[in-house]
Amino acid sequence: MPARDGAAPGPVRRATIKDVAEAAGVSRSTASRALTGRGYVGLGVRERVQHAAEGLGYVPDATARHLKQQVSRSIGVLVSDLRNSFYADLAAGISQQARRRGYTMMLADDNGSAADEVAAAERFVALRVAGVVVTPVAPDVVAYLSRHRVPLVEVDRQFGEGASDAVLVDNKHASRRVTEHLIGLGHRRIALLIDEMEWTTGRERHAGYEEACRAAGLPLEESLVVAARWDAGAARAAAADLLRRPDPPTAIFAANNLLAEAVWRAAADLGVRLPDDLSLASFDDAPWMSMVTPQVTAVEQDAVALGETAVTRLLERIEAAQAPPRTVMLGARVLQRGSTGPPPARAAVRSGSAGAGA
Amino acid sequence: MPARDGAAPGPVRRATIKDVAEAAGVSRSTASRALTGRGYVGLGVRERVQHAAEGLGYVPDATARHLKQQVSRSIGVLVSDLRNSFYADLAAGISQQARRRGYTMMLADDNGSAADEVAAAERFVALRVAGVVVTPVAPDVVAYLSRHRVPLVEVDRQFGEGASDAVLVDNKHASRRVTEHLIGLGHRRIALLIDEMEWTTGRERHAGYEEACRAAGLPLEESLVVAARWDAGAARAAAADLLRRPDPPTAIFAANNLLAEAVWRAAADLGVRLPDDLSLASFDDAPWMSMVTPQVTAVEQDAVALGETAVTRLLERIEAAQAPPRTVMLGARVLQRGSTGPPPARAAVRSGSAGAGA
DNA sequence: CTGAAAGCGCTTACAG
DNA sequence: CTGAAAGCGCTTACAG
Repeated sequence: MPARDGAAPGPVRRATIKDVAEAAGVSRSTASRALTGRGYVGLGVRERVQHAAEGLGYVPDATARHLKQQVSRSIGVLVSDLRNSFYADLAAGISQQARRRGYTMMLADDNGSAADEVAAAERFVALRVAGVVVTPVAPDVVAYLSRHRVPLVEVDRQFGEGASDAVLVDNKHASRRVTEHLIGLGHRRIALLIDEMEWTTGRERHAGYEEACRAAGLPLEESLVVAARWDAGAARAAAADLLRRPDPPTAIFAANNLLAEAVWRAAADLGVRLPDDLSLASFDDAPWMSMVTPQVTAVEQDAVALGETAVTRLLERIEAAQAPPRTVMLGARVLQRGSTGPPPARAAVRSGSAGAGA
Repeated sequence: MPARDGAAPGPVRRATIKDVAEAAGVSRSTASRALTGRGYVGLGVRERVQHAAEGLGYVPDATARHLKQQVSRSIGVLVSDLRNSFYADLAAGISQQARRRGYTMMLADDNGSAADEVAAAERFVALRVAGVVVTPVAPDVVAYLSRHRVPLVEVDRQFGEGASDAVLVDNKHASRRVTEHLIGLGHRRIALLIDEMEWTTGRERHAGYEEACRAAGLPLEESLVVAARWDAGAARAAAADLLRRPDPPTAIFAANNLLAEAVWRAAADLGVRLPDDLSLASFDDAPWMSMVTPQVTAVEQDAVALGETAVTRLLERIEAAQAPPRTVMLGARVLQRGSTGPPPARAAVRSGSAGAGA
């Protein structure tokens, strides 16, 4: 119930506990005790104070309280790109869980820049957040926050291995299962289009892919693994290059939703039909993948759960600062959909297909 | 440059300005002046203090500073659903612009609940944010924040008409243009699938639709305007009902991206082909709309720009608390794509098409 | 059961 | 040019 509807315009100055105390005819100490519920206070008094507070539209200053108590009820969150549905879902999960636990979320979007990331972390330290959840783009942010003794949880990928908490997806296993699915369909030339292979995500996804290939006795052809970094245009060009080769792969495993989009568009540009000419599988499901025809086979990560778990872990860490770091690994389901099917009968034949594309 | 890499583990207690002052051999006042740059300080002294601060990994406590200065450098942001790309893009724009202007963003997701929204606003007031940007779901939050004299900008829709600032899209005009586009293609039975018509968004989009119909001399058939609220399942059912009528519309204008998705899926369920059997246009473009075949004709809102503009407006408001409220109206482009085409030759004929659907 | 006093970390007139 | 003092709004032992 948001205070009373003041008929007259409220005071220009915001009401403080001093105002409440005076209105109720008690000391600030007593007013504080009445309002917070800690410490004794006479029966009538409590009500009198609460009434006065309501009448004044008093909202305690959380910053002043935190300054005195030296504990904060906000957490800092640092993601790479809110416009990507993965990070947006992650932020949604974090926000929900934080609210449930009584915390406020400060959110910064670092555009994938390591410098912006550290700058945002500094701001979080200045604001004395209780802890930080981050999808790091470089080790710097982890080092910085650790040095400042800020409770920290890395999500999705990890740079502080063994030194900080993390909530990750079982990348290697999910990646292996997707590759096995493709092999099971009969593919023997499977390309992996990936952003990079230094981060834990890239490393593990690549490892899962290789494991599956090796287990099936497929040769590991270097040219089938393409690292396209983070530029959408470059990724699309890389996908097109792959498809225009004299010996194109019959399947492409795209290591994230952006790369899958790049392959999808490149295939459309070149008139390559899914799944007849090419099978496509994606790590990370995105809304469009179940809207298109055929739908795209994908690893469903449940980014919302990832975010919720990260907050839970962070609050545990805040409670027990000395406990050894822990990495929580979440499973992921492979959603088999229409974009993956058996390879073309005579794969080698499909060569110079439709238009040359842009 | 994030402090030095301390070889020994840092102190358990965070360094304060007192520590810095002692290390530099000056008073706290002088240390403060040296660090903030306000007020005189001797030449050698400034360097000595800065050096000491760096050595201690000193990060000023922003909450303490704000308590003293009574001004805050954070803004509160309240959106309805981060998982919807519209709100995610909006938040991305707000976050970027806030960072550029030196502000931190506190973000809350209210799940479309008016109660959650007010609760989050209370938290923002407690944290003494400099201002709030909100996509309101009910008038309550606007009333609450106004009563507490918190600078406020409403985005996308507006409840505090004439009383608070707003950044809106020109809903009526864009809606009219989309409808005209459909009429131009030859459609005469155009349905409007909308969430509700009490908010400014719904009201204006509906008005634009009616204006275009009226101008073209089309009868305003009540049964062609369907308000489906916010449940995805219900929206899909409503869309299916529309399509299964004995006298189905030849075009549907969906008033947001979720409703467009509902129509898209319902059409697929029923084997209704776009644009041959049905034309579909959407208010608000979403990533999937340019991935599917045919692509979906949509009003492109540029949610990122909406967010950036809202922050700019909010900071202006903070500067000039007394200035009269202003509403900024942003244009929107109609992206004509493949989902809209001429109506079927003999519309009435297409009746009991494929499967009955769920 | 209540109030005076101290103090969280900072900044800012004001003496000197 | 510098430092002692006051104060932002709150909470919390501690006397009484």
